[in-house]
Amino acid sequence: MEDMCEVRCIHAESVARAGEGRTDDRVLEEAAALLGVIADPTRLKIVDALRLGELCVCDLAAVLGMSISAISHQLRLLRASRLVRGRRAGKIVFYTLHDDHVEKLLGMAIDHCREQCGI
Amino acid sequence: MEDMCEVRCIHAESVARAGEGRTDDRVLEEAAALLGVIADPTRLKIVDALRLGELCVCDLAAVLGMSISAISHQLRLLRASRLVRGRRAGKIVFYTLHDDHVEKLLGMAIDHCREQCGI
DNA sequence: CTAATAATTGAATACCTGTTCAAATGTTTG
DNA sequence: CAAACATTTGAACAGGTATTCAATTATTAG
Repeated sequence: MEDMCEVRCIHAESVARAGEGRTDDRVLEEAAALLGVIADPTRLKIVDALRLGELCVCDLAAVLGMSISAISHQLRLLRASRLVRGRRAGKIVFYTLHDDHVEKLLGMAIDHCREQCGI
Repeated sequence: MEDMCEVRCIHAESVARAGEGRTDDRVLEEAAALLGVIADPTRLKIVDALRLGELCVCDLAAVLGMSISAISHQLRLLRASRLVRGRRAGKIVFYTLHDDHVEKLLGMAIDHCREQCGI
């Protein structure tokens, strides 16, 4: 924090413009937190698996080849951010994507990868 | 990895469907890495600041109120993921958003926050 | 060339996060 | 009620990450 930009190279009007037009910090921090939730291989695989329909925790563990506990922990985060929702049917909890935002985010990330990273 | 789902509660056809339709793991891992790059308050603020036009490192430090070093470190990650690009003009390097993917991702994240998190 | 400036880089530290393991909730069935 | 099952939860450990500080590179001006 010591080597903050003193009044040297600053382009005053650009900085002023960026300063005025900038999104509220709280919104950006919330958005970053949301993106952080899907920015994880396991959680993204969960989202990807749920694209085709609902699955229970046990199913997801089978599809991803991971422990039920690990999946459940991640589902909790996805649920808290309203990216997935669970409906209980007896002992079993079925998960689905909460809305189409999630799928779109996934799609855009994949698009960018294909175009820029060449995968 | 011990408590993996044995053949108990599994819904065979759903699992099979999810198994076939799933996106390649490498793509998802790459996408997660990309999302991870913008899933950070500082980097998201940088992206947000650059929406309105190019800024040099020093300008960004001023807008965000952070050290030049910290900004430069984050710009390196953004550059590596092709989310921003820099053009050198003498001693100064001006940064811009690489394409409109970034802005769209930011917009979608904010939308989701406004709708679901009520900000 | 030397001095000055803008930016980058490397190492160190402190903080956050994902998985595992063990224990605890619900929920149904006998 | 007791037993079995699907899921959730808490604590702990390992691995990753953002910022700082110091040093270095790149570029211009004198």
